[in-house]
Amino acid sequence: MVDRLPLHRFAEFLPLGDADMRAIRALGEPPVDYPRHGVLRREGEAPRHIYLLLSGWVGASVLLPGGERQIVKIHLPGDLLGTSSMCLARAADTLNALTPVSVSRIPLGAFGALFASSPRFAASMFLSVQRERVALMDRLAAVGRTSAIARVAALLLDLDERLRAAGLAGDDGFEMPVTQEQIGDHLGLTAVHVNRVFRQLVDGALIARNRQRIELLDLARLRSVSARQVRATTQDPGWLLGNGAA
Amino acid sequence: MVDRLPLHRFAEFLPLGDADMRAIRALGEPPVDYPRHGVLRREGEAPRHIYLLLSGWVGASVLLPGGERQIVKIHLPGDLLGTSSMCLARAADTLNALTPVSVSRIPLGAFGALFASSPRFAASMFLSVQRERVALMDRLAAVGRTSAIARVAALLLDLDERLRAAGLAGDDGFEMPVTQEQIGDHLGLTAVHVNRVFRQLVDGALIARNRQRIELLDLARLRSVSARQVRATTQDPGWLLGNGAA
DNA sequence: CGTGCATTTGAGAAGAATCAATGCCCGTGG
DNA sequence: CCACGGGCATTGATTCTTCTCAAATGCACG
Repeated sequence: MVDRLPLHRFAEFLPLGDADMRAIRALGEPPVDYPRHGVLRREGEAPRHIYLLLSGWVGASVLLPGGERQIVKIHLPGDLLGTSSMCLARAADTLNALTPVSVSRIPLGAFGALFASSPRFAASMFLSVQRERVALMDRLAAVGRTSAIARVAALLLDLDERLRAAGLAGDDGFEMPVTQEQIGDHLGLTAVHVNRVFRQLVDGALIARNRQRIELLDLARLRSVSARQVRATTQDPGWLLGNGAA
Repeated sequence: MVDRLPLHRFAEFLPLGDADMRAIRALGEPPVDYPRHGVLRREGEAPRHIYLLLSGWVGASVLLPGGERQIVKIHLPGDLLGTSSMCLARAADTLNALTPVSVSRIPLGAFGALFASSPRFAASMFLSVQRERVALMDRLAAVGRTSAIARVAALLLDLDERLRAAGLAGDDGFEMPVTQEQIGDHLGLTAVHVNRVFRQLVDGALIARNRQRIELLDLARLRSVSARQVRATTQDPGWLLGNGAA
């Protein structure tokens, strides 16, 4: 296994011991690379693995019968991909490389073995999935109830925050290696309209744009147009280990 | 504790042994009733419990800064409520009684104790949450990428299916104790437009409506306008217990 | 038999989609 | 070195779905 795996997401809720961390390192297969537009897994396939994203961006998308696409999550390095389909006979989402990516496959059996043997790992994963669910709830609220400009602003803030957490964003903005069509598929808009909204944001001096590089110029105003909630994660999840005030 | 608790959701993925089922029965506090419009828990509060819905319907909603509301889930009897906020310092969603309801509160500590001591229960809950996440993905796709009529059709089909699974729907339709405004908040539409869409569905003989009673007249056509995916859950989640082909 | 919530209907406005061109960047091959 | 082509981005003109505002109706409940 490679060293320097981005494992920050595994311990975001609970610190894990050395044994658990070693087990996590041993979970994944050797890294595999995919080019941009490569497909890690197609929806409809029987899910046999999940994936740890080592580098690059991956979009998880659902296809509708009419051919429309909804990108349900933009994954950044460190994310675990494909976990939602663990409960299904056939995967719900397609995993698309938005950039060249490197991933480590994790067989479901390996994941399950660790889940069954380490309550701490199980609790950690359980909370992570709940966190993903909250993110999805917030996105549903944004798509269902906010304007195009609010959705774009929320996306930019979300990416900025997540890239920072993963140590991938500088102070001078970040690369956003995603086409406007993909942004549209993520936000429930057309590519044309995404373009117009970006123009609005630039004209209003909320952001600056240079090719795919985005700089957030006015965080306060962006936050206010985005209607985005800030969610603080629990500080004391000990109760999930049986320690809590039961 | 009351007998005849609706516990079907606990074992939807994995059969649980007698000991686990007994422990689950012991999880909840004595039932509490709320009137229609009652609030089980408000967003922003520190989450200290989850809730098992014994009877009635509950809406879980997120409030946006502008006052708009998104109902992220319509809960039916047997559902576990408020679990997504387990990972947060302050609850993300408000739990609103859509009808008079009866719920049993479950302290997080009790849940955590069982989660930590029974890998089978933990695995079961983990898969249930993933299933909720998939449902949310599908709804995001519907709200982001389908027309108003498709969303309403999808909602009706979803409710019909879930009520059937809980043994609460007859062949002559079902009661839908929800205002058109609430339906709008669930689907990202206005109440006015929900009304117009219902008219369309009735005029097209897709459904019949009598006060709040809904009858699905033409399932095939409803399915085709709804653009809704059918999701089969995994038949063999044994790998999550460490049994799988690791 | 009011009173209040919910539904229904109409008219007009608005936000976003659609359709259609054009332009730009960049890699490729002559 | 430059012409060519493909994928994206950009912009304009127009259409359409859905929202907004407003008013009337209907139904349940005290």
